[in-house]
Amino acid sequence: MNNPTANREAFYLALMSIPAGKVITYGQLAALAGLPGAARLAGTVLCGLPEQTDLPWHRVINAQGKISLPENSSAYQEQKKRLEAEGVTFTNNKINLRIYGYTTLTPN
DNA sequence: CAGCAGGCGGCAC
DNA sequence: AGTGCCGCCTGCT
Repeated sequence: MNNPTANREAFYLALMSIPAGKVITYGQLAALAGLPGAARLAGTVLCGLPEQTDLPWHRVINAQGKISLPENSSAYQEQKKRLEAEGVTFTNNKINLRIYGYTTLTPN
């Protein structure tokens, strides 16, 4: 299925399935959305999200456990702020995926 | 620790 | 309708 709208919806759904206090990488999110390997797609989709969205886009980080956005960006600070509000701690501006990483595993 | 190449979709020409 | 370029990435060198 190469429907862009459907793909976006898939990302939204995958995003909604992430519990508060947990984070997920772009690659995992893409895999959840049914597009394994399309990590960049996740970034593109999140970039197109409206500011008033209810989706927890801030729970999406890169595989390095860091926010992929530039620190001087308002979105970066917003994301970090929200994550901290959910109980996610930053170690050297990095999130410990070993702890807060959302174990997607097999949705079965 | 930093840099380069690879793979997947979306959007522009 | 087809081709090409770019991106909030990832993994390896």
